[in-house]
Amino acid sequence: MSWTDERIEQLRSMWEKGLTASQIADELGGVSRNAVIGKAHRLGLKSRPSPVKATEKAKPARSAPAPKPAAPTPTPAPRAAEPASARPAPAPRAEPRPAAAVPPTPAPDAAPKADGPRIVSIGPGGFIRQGPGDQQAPIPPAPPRRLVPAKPSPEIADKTSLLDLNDRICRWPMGHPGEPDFHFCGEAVNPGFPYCVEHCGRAYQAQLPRGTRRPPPPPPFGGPRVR
DNA sequence: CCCTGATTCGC
DNA sequence: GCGAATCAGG
Repeated sequence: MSWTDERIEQLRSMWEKGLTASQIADELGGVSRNAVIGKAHRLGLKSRPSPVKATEKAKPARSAPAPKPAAPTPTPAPRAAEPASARPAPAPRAEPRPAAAVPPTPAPDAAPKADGPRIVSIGPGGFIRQGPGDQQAPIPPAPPRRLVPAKPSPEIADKTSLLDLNDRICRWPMGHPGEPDFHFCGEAVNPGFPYCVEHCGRAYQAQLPRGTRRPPPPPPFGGPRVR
């Protein structure tokens, strides 16, 4: 299995979300934990909780590992040894740890939206499903911006099943096929696309200015999840 | 031993 | 560049 653009992006996303290398390898499929770590290392995104800290045991269905209390370091020393070549914007990231349910520690200026327990799961293609309101898409693709639904369609209330699909509703899969709660987004589609505006943003990442090749058509259903 | 990530080093 | 082997730690 090779590292395609998609897989690399998935790796990045999951890695930054705090998933363990094992989980990432498992989701991507076809790669070992070491491969993931090695690739992550090579990509330059390395070492969050570098040493293995806070081993919150979760063998059966691994959950997000316990967050590491980031040491407050208001005076970051200039990194001389860091190549920093691959990262255009290495802004000081005070990364909020993606704990499953964060005890109420509301930052004063935190975004008011998306306050509850964050849902983080891996979709069929290995993409990250996030709660509404925490869009972390690196590159907002800026699709045709007219007509934004903005209201959750009642469809999702009782799960949009495969049979409910039609040309007008978003086919973005939610959860894993086969799981009891697997369903589809069901939002009104972005006209001309199979997905709603939000999921178009995920499916069609803004692409390179030049005619850089775009080998495979985008997710959601990526490669086989070999497990 | 289980797990974790980091690093090395032959390919 | 890749990743198994190895190392180091919880």
